[in-house]
Amino acid sequence: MREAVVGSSPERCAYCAAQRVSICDGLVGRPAPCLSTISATTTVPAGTLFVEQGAKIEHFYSIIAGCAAVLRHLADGRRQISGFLFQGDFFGAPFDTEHAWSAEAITDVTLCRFTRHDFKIVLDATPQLEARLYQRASTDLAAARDQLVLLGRKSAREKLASFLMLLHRHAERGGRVANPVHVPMSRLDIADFLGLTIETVSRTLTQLQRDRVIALEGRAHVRLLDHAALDQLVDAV
Amino acid sequence: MREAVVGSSPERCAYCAAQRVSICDGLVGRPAPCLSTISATTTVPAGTLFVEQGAKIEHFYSIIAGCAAVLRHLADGRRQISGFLFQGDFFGAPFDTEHAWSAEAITDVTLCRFTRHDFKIVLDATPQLEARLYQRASTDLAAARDQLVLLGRKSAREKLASFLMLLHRHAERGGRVANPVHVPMSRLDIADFLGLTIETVSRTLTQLQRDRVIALEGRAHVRLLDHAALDQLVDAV
DNA sequence: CGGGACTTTGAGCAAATTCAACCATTGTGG
DNA sequence: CCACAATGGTTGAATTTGCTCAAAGTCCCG
Repeated sequence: MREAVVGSSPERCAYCAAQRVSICDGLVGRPAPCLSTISATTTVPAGTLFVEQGAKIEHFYSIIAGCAAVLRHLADGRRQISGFLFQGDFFGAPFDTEHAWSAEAITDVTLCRFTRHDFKIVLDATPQLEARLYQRASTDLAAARDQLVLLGRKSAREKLASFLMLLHRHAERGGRVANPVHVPMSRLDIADFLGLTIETVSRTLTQLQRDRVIALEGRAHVRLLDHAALDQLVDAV
Repeated sequence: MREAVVGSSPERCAYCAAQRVSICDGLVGRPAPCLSTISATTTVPAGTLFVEQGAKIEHFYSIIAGCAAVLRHLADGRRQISGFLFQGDFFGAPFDTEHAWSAEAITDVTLCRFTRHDFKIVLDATPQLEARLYQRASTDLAAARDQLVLLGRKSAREKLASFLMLLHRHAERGGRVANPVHVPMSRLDIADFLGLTIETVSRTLTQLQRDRVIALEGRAHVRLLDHAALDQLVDAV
């Protein structure tokens, strides 16, 4: 695992691109102990498994830029991705001693890294931080449960539509270009997120294109054409 | 929806069978505002849908006795159960305004009910309560994500084994009889939890019995015979 | 421009679903 | 107390969806 720790300096936070959407929003520049004094910025190249399931928890992470997958490997090679991490997302379970999930960089990822020890100290001294983490856990829980419906009850076509709309809404909320929706992850990652195989992902996307619901524009971009059809496939309630 | 509100009185908490395993553990009998002064005990008969998805959140619940399912209905009748509630479990999303999930009593269920308004007041005055809720959200999140692996990547046989072991471990932790494991929910509920149909659930249980892995003892009890085989089917990491 | 990884497409197959019938248990009314 | 309806569970046959295996195509990136 190659990592480039850029360094740890409080001033850095002031210029952090992810600050406004991270757990640290509004908590930078407070009297010590403070998140900004214990963080280190790190960049990992695409493909890096920067946290391995089962490993003792040494660090918690906040994503500054890029995209990562939260995933689990079964003994026989099957994989399940529970979600993707984007700018501002937090990775790590403050109450656990071991990582239950791996994290793998899909694109190059810039991370803000806190040691378990230091983070706990700041956490104990900063009630707002705990509240922030609770809120995030609630959001993550809602997302995970929505995904249960998708995995348990939706067809391949519905799964793909839901996935594309998820990325679409995420881009919209982040103020990025949302219509030719950017899909940074591979077909394998999509398959392991949706509980399908790469072949089914590929076939289903082709079908949706043939039906004029979407248009594939290269590997990593999908134009959403028929929003009504997509909405109907997403359904979900 | 028939409900019998037994009444609200602080003394009641002292004798609550679920206190030690609930969010209120150690928080009873404090100066007001206190959970014990705002709660009302309610009993709903088996089959009752006591919270409906999409409804404005009026109450939060803590389970005192019985078993309930947390579920979502899709427009065309498909159902997904995200989990089951037992003694001590909390139901409700403090940050939301609408229930994203329904709750249905599987057995008769005794509930401790808090109004949204009162609960918030106690929550603001009781930092330990928020910490407790955060911890629960974390546990629930871990459980939901484990369930993602089950739904996304496991076979029917593995799903049933995992489900039985889940009930088994739960009974063990609760100090109840864990080997002929008690299964209070119907085949339909099991199916909607595991992302299968009732027929597949039934067939798979029969198969496991034929293979001497389990023995069905009436509808609601399953004896676990071959723990090694079960553990291997659960696998999960 | 060529190599390698990723993606798409095709054919056959398997797991789980659907549809249908049957069985078991329970509760009710004659 | 028994007949019988109702509910829930099991079993079977046919079908479907998505998977496996195999081959061909495409897109990067050096």
